[in-house]
Amino acid sequence: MPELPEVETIRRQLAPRVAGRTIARARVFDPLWSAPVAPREVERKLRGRRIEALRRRGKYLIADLDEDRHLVMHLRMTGNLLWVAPEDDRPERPHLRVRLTLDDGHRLLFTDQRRFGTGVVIDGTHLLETYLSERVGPEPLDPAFTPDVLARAARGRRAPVKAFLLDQRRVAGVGNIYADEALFRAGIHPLRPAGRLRRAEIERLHRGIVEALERGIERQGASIDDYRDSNGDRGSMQDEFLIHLRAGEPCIRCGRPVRKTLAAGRGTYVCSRCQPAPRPRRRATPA
DNA sequence: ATTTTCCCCTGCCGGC
DNA sequence: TGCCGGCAGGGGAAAA
Repeated sequence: MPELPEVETIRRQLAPRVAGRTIARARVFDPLWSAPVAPREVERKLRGRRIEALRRRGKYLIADLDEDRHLVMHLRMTGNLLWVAPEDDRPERPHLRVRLTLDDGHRLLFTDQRRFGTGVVIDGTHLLETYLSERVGPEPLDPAFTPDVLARAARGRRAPVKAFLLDQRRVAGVGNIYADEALFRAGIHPLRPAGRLRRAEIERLHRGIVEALERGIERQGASIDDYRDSNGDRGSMQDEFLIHLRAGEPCIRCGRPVRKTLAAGRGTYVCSRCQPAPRPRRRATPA
């Protein structure tokens, strides 16, 4: 699933290619992608606009257009954003949802098997910032993301730390894969209440988040199933998972078998020795 | 206000 | 072999 490292990989590949290009044609084939806005309206708003920059915020990809217009895209589960050369005359990709044809003949193809991916056109910097600030919190790879920031975000939270990490308003860009990896790196059990982590644990978690994400970017993302970069190539992070998807295998740190459990409603991989389970604290203890 | 549950959607997988 | 229920999961809405 595209999380921060996957989206960042795509952004880095595409940013220099699209900067300064104009959208010559726009086609939205799937109304679900732009819902509730009609595809024709989105096409009209994109056609003729010049792409000034391609940015990322959490898992969102943002194309800044001229006239203070912004195209905000989310790949969700199975979305891909492919870069196709003008001379590439292979048949259209399966599950094609959107096609942007640039003035140099290149095409940007948004494909999405599961159809969860979205795109929204937002006019004006202020509305864009509102849209984003309602959805995403601090950028974990920004220098401003310090252990103190993480500690403040976690303060008072009773939710399991895994649910906390998956909440995009707490920390931006962390999904199921990198949450597992970060928690294992930090030696913290996913069901520990976020607000009850000690300072030392917050610092380990901070480091775990940053290092897991950075490694993911270095490896061009994780391609378990559908994820491909903008060239259609797989990442290699899936070959370096420390804990994710390793159920039954020995923990790389202690040798105990990795267990798969459920946390925050998501499949979660954990080493019961390296990530000690929280002591269940009761509110009312029946005799 | 925060946390939990349900739902969107499609392909895959195990069971019968 | 083939059908089918169950599952996966990001995020948003609704419910608790």
